[in-house]
Amino acid sequence: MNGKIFIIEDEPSIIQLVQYNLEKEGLIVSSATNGSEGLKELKKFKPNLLLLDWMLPDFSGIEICKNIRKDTNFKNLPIIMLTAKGEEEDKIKGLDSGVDDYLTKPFSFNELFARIKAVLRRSDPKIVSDNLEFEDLKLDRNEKRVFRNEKEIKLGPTEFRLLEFFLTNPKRVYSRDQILENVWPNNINVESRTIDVHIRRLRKSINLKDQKELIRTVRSSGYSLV
Amino acid sequence: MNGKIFIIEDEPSIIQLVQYNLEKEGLIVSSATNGSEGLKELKKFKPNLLLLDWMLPDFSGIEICKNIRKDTNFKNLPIIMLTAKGEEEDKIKGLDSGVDDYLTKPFSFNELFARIKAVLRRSDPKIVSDNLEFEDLKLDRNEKRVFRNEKEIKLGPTEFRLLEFFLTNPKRVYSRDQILENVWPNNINVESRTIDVHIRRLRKSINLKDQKELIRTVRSSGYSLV
DNA sequence: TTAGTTTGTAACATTTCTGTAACATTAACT
DNA sequence: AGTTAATGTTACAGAAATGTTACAAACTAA
Repeated sequence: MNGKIFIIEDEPSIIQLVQYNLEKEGLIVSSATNGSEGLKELKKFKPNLLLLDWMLPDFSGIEICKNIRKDTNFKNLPIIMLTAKGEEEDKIKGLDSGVDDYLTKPFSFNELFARIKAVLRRSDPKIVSDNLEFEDLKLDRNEKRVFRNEKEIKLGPTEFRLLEFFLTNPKRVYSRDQILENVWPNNINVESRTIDVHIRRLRKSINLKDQKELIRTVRSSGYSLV
Repeated sequence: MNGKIFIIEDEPSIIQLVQYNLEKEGLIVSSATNGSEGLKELKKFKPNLLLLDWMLPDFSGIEICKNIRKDTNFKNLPIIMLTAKGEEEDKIKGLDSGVDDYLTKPFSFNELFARIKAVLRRSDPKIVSDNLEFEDLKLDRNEKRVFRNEKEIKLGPTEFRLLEFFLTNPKRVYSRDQILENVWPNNINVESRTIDVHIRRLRKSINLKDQKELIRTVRSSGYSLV
């Protein structure tokens, strides 16, 4: 996931938490602890999304919102509002203040991140890549497509899931049992050798001529990517 | 090993013991002595794994479990249940309460730690750093690879397990019997001299030209690293 | 329905690994 | 030095794991 997030929030501990986790997800993050500074920085930073505290020392969230929406460059900037519990929740909810979503504190990062993804998916789907990549392999979960070196590769459903599984942890070696558990629907029983055949099919498909072998066999252990 | 563990348990002595030892292993630990406080703290702390006592002053383990599984952010939080012996063991075992593993008191720390690692290995392999190192030797358990001086070395399955075993306690001398017990699958019978041959093979592989011999023969006792 | 995919398995081919025996060398002790 | 026990080394046959292919049954889309 890529993109830029700006945070206006007066509690440094929240900024820290959120920033740390968002950056771990690959996002670029900048922040301000009050409204006026925030507005200035924001326009320089040009984020793809804004996290905005409802109660700031100088302005209220609504005022900031209005200000932002006036600027044609930011008319469509997605905003997620952060509110403390009891802070006139219903009122905020009811208001059509031009906010895309809101979240009451305390919240977990995962909760927040899910909202961010949801909002971005609507406004700017390219940023939320549900895609897995590894070397010159690309797998698009939304469209169920796979590319090697920009060239599309056609896979059967099982080969797709198999590759998807390997891509969640490239390089890691998985035993046949682990592969079975994770790639096949639950409670289904297939021979363990069946996996070998699917590996073979997957190999055949993704190893276009003269390209590096991508699936490693680890004798007596299983398979892994590269 | 890194990661965060949360403990909900009403006996402070157990918390103390477990916390002390887990922190020695590099984990971050937090705890609570009752269910309601525990649930609150847990959601702030966001652990990678929960140790949960079966009998708490306010709620039962199952109730806590259910509560946790309802929260989408913690739906997949691995849980290890702690039960006193006789506490309806069978019932607990039989229950599909969404617990990943359970352990009856009294337990040794090593027992607990082994379970924790096993559970985490499934849910979040990156946390359980599985790499062994000694001098210029590196062994990556996840990827099943061995390096000497950054250069990859190819080993057969038995040589890999053999080296893995030596690396868990470098410098220590192991008798052939001990090696047999730990490196070969149970209930298998091989000549003790077979080990010598595998040692030879391992030596041949890891001693690239002009490098220091890494496996020491201790006449009439066994072998060790360096 | 039909034609075309996909899937699991069995059968056979190939590769790699393993245990053992046989012989060579080394270390320890007299 | 000579003797003995322990370990090093090598080669090889059988075992085990994996690769490959073909095919029938199950499934899909038109």
